[in-house]
Amino acid sequence: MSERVVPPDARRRRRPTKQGVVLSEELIIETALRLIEEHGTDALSVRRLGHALGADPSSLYRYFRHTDDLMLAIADELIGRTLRSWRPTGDWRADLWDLGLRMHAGALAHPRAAVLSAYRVTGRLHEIQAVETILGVLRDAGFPDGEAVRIYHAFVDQNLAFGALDSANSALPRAAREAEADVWRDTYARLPADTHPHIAATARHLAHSMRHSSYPAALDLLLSAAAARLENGRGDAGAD
Amino acid sequence: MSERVVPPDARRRRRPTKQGVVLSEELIIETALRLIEEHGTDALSVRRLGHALGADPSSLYRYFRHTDDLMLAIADELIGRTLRSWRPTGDWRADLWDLGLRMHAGALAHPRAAVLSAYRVTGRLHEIQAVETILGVLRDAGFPDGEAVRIYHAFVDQNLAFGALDSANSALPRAAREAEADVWRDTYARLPADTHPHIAATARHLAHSMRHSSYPAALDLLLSAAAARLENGRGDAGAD
DNA sequence: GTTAACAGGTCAACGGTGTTGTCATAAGGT
DNA sequence: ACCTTATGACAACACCGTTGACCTGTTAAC
Repeated sequence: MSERVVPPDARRRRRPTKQGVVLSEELIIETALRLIEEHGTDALSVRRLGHALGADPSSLYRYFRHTDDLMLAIADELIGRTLRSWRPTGDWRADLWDLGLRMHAGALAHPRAAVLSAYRVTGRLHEIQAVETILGVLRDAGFPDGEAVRIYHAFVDQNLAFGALDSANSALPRAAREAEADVWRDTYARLPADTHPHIAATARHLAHSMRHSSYPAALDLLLSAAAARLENGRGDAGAD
Repeated sequence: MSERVVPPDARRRRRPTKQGVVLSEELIIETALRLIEEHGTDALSVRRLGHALGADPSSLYRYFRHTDDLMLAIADELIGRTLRSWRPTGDWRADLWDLGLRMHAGALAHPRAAVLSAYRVTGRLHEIQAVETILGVLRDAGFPDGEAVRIYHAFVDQNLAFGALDSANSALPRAAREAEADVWRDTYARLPADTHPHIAATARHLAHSMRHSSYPAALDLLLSAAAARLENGRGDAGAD
């Protein structure tokens, strides 16, 4: 057997499938993203993807070694899209707020890719662009190098971590997710005040707040703390 | 068919399996945790768990409706273990700092389980205890209800999210993790200053910072922003 | 043009997964 | 000692990712 996966630029023969589709890395990624968007996370399997493409599932292994590789390719594409949709204004805090929310939304739109890629450093094109861009925003804002890196690190990891968390949650089967909402309304909201005073006192707030992601709140806290440090000129406290 | 799952206290007949094991919810959870820790996340399947228990896989459905239910039970057990090791002092910021680090460490100590359970609401005993405790710390500190809930939510989710993120990373095969460190030293540190000025300027900081978790930094930022709001009396700004 | 090589699509199979309907049996209340 | 029924066992279903072998249309070279 010759090498199964051939790098994109080495591909010469564009042979159509039985159903007349000419495969390509791009087409596969596009179709995968469409599948996820239209029919949910669970709709993405090699077999379904093959079917949606009009090709035998095993054909995909001519383009990607494993499903993992496909996921990383999708993730990189997502980073690129998010970055392209973002227009910095020069106000560092507003720009990072906007970028954070955009990246988070992008992750939520493609949960499986988000979960898989959150804890990996790919070193691919779009990822490098993102690092350079975010570091630029922070350094231009006046953060000294060590502090800029520290805040960059916290910002990115917080974003990835929440992206994966909320994605994993949203990827739950519909029934399971509704059951979770019920837990807050039924179990927690009914705890008696004498045994659980704090929950009882805030039950209404809890039932409401827990329905949404806390990422915006967490991001706001992070940026506001960073702003405070910048104002206090405490930025260069450490050499990290 | 009678109801498949019977609540624990309604169980009367302790019938041993063919291999002589007497099943119970506790034994199943214990065995599942052991399986995850010893052989990795992928080792946990209904079939493997059944085998490890010395029982037919389908027997487990007498104790848990789905694998989901099993995951929730595992998650709750982990929460309980962490909470029991924590002693509050009355200083809300120090207490939450300590609790955050403990929970994060607990997640890292059981990486595979942490990844599985991070995004679930269990509604079980230990989780309820944790909610009540953390809300109590915040309300006693003087945060009004809406703000207490908002900060509770951000605190907990950030903790779970980073726990899962760092766990997933630490659970990578050794070779893969070293390869990631190399990306920062080789790929990023070698980008030319004219195309990637910000990365080039901070390469040394990056290579150092990216080797560690940014959770302590993120937690510190969160708590410091919360403290600022408490001081400014801005706590009741929103009704949530 | 003809031809020969081989990239790339297809097929069938392997071993895994969660889950369920049905059956058998031993435990425990009476 | 009996009868009910809880609960474990079995077999089957429909999926999953992945791979080795096969076949054929495309393409480059002549």
